[in-house]
Amino acid sequence: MRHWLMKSEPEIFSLDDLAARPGQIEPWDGVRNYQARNMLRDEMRPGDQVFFYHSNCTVPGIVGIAEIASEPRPDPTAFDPESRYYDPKSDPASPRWYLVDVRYIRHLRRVISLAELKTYATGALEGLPLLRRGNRLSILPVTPEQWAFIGALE
DNA sequence: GCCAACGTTGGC
DNA sequence: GCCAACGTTGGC
Repeated sequence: MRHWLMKSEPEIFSLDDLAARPGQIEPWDGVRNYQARNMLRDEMRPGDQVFFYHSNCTVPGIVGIAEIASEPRPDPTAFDPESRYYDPKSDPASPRWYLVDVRYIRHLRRVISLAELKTYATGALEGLPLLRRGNRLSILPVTPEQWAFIGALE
């Protein structure tokens, strides 16, 4: 089982939104970055644990736990001209973009902010991709050690 | 709103 | 294949 961090802008789709979905599951569509796509398609498996991260908001940080709830599959929004994620260059016979279902597990008792995580940037969380300069990937790997450390901060 | 970082596009 | 222009992300 692997561990991940997935970003979402709470104004667009928050952890509360996920918790309110039928079955508390949401297809994680719209990933349009090849690095993120590769991790999603090639490495994500059902049962993988996810830190749910709120970005582009007042207090960016980890707000909860989710899990991967499906095998990767082609992202149908890439084929939908009405979708904001439509990609005319994605061929249904050879899909370019993938998604997984994400299932809500729980909120953290408190937000573990980016600012707090940064205080460990040269210590226990050295190398955490979230803390790398200029990182903009919406899906990031977390090692078991990093997962345990961050979990213990709660 | 600003701006750094970085991915993508497209002319050549 | 190079690289300038442009678009997006996301912290601040």
